[in-house]
Amino acid sequence: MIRIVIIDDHPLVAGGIEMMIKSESHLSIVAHLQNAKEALQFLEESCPEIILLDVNLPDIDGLQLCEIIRGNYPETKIIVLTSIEEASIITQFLQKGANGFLLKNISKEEFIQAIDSVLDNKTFLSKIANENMIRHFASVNNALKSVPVLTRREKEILALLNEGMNGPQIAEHLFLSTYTIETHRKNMLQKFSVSSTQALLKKARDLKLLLT
Amino acid sequence: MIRIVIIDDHPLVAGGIEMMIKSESHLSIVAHLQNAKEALQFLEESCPEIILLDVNLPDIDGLQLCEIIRGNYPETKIIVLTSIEEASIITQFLQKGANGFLLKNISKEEFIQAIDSVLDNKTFLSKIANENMIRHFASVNNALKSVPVLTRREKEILALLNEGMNGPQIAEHLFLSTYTIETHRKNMLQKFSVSSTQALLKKARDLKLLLT
DNA sequence: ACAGAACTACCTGAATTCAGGTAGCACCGA
DNA sequence: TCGGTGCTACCTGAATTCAGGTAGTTCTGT
Repeated sequence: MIRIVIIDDHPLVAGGIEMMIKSESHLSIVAHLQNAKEALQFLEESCPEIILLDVNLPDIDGLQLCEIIRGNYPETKIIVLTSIEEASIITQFLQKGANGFLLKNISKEEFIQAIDSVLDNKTFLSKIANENMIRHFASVNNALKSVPVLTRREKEILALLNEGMNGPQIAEHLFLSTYTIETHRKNMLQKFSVSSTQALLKKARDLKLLLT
Repeated sequence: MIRIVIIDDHPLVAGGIEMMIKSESHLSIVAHLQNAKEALQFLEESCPEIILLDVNLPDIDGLQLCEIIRGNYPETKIIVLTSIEEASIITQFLQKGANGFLLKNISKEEFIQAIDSVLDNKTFLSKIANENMIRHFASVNNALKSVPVLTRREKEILALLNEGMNGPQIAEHLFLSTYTIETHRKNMLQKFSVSSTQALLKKARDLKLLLT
């Protein structure tokens, strides 16, 4: 019996998965957790074979949770559930130890196949046959080649810029010199190889370094 | 018998809804359409009592489809399905004639209740009891009071700004004077009551006037 | 304990954006 | 046909951002 845990805050999705596997007697959903906290608590008690993990959780983001789970439970297979809009973060999840990547608009057959594959120690990726996905990859993958590593302060300032604040406002907000903000901003412009804050923010969004 | 049509490109969601209503003998899902084109074709043939409409469709956006359906089928009840992240566009959908608004993380009870309500000519909104939703509303609703009306040119320039282009680049791209771009930008800054392009873009995103 | 990274702050000149105008031309509906 | 709206273009001065530096202090990991 393959035990499956769903980590997703949308009961509809969980319902859909139940539908898909109800005719598969060797598969069983043992738990449905709505957020990362519940999920980690549950995993301390019981260790399933497969975890279906949503990218967007209400508390911490799926990427972090993926990393934590991979660290604590190296044997468990993690299949990431996502919408096509977020397909570009595949590589980041794979780096964090995800075993599979399923779009939420999959068929039952593909779903069962995904589970078989990861249990067989293969990495499963949703069919990227459809042109949307390919286009998405083509446009984002180049930019993805090297995701710049940002420091804590840089991330903080990036987020504030994204909130619509300008240099002086951020300086006041963080009790720092405007010069300092400028320095951080400049460093980020370099790291991202762009030449304007707007382009910086766009690229950061494309790379999923920003939520909004 | 209440006929329900689902317009959503995620079979998982459809599966979840099927789960929810399988014990309700008076409800029946007569079709599951994956995009707007299919949906409109189907509706020409058969007219259901209730349409469950996803906000994000692969072809045209849910808001437009909502308007079209409302125009062609004034009697059909439209319930919009959404994630919490997009909850801020409720008012826009209501303006386009939606009858209900359901978050995808609803319970079965709430779901049934929503259907009963809209059939009873009431507008149903998902419980906004949870604090996330309230916070979301508090922050966005003020800004939402008046969604600025943008002209075609303004939208075009807004989109290019969002792509990370700056004034001179846009001017070159559109074969216009930089002065002209500045004028349009300025007008938008006024319409949105902001004082920087970054704030403008943030606000536009908050108001769902931009996709990215 | 020491090196390297991160954080802070400063400077200058050039480019862009912001704020506040004015103004001509085309189009469309009343 | 006349008024309103949208699109275009221009001007000026102030503010902010960009590019390319230097440099001292604090954290952090080995």
